[in-house]
Amino acid sequence: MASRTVEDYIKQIYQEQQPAPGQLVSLGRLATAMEVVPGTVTTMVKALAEAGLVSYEPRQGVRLTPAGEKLALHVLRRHRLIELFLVQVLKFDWSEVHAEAEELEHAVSDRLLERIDELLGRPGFDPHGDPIPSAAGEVAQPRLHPLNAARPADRGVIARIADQQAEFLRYATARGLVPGAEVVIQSVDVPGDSITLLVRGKSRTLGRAAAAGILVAWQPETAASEL
Amino acid sequence: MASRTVEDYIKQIYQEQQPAPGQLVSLGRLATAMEVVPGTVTTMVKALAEAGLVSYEPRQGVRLTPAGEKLALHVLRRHRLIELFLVQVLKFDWSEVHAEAEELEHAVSDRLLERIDELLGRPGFDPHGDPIPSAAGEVAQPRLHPLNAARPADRGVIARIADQQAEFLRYATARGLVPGAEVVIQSVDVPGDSITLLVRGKSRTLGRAAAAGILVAWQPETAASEL
DNA sequence: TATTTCCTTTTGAGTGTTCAAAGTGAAAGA
DNA sequence: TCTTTCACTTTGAACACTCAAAAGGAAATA
Repeated sequence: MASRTVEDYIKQIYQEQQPAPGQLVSLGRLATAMEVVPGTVTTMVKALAEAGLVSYEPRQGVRLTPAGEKLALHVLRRHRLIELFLVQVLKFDWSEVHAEAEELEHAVSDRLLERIDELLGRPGFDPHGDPIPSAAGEVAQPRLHPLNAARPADRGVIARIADQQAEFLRYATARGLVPGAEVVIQSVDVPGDSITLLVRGKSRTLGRAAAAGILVAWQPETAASEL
Repeated sequence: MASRTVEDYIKQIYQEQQPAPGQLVSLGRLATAMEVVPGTVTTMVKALAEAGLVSYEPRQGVRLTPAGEKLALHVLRRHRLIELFLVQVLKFDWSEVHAEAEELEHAVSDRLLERIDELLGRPGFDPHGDPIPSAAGEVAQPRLHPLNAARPADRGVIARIADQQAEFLRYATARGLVPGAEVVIQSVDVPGDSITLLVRGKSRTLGRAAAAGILVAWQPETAASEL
């Protein structure tokens, strides 16, 4: 049985690896993310490698093995189902549930999780728009793109808020920047480092850094701008 | 912040102390209940005393301090509200919820607990009939008595099942021995070590050990048999 | 009183997780 | 090429919790 700490490391590695699956994650990054000193990560990563959950290349970084990825998806499934449960059943605000789920994800049994999944109607996405892995470990992975990479006239639907700090979530909510909202890019001001878009009939301007925290599924006609 | 282990010890001491509050609990008892070796308890109890949660008299036993009792009631409040939540909202069977709550009681925040309490309508008792301490630490303590101390013709209502092992709970449920059920003692067979009673119109015989696991609130006319 | 028994405590050690601080390697700059 | 720098690793130690086994104390028995 993986300890709570092991689950947290594995989940974090998964998330650091997300932009480019299979990529090596540096131990320094991991130390920052886990809020521990670098030496602690070196020690821990060796133990994870010993347990077959990651492959570790000294001075290069870590990467999840298939077993590690399976565990990561299990933890994420628990985390995201709990978040959705808290929002839908207990009427929490979606900006508050992250920290709560962080604790509960290590305490719910498979049986309880199954009840929750059933009660919620086997949902595919959590309140932030993140996909909920299936019990078998499959994830729906829609092609999403950060808002800061948009071009004028692009049009799409907000799918996820990647930056899940409570303050940012409140900021986004207050402006209608929530999963499901339609957006149309009005202008991109490169020197001004900002982007202006239309949401719910209102024009909003936000900086590139903030825009990077919002992921959008563009409508087909703009899909060519990908690559 | 009390660790999970500390919370478990404190809760256990509270429960061992229950029959006679203020009483000393021997370390051996505690070791058995916590399923650890006696030496571990000695070490742990010293640390609890250091933290001001118990008073410890070497070779005599432990007793909760007011601070310890406050913590115990907090933990019990979490445990019992969670049990009721699992039964009422997630449709668990009451015989299944104990182990589940054992984990969750260490993971729910005060805010989440408050939501649950509100959603359930600020209940006073959990599915086993145990009183749920208030947030301020007050417990409704009805005068209850084990069924094995009953006399023929005693009549009352089952208030609690003290033995919460899943197997016993299923046994009790199957025979209608659930909180709220009216019982009338038909006979007490001392040499035969058994007791016969009427529940839901059916006559049932059970051994003294099993009867000790069922707590009853007797009707006034029999209250004199107390002391 | 002397002995036995039972419970409790002590001692030494191990596991998992963490830190501080010293040491090492590899890439970047001089 | 030599040096500096930065990231990473190692080492030694601590903390919380646990066990096994030896030692000690108090009460019951002889």
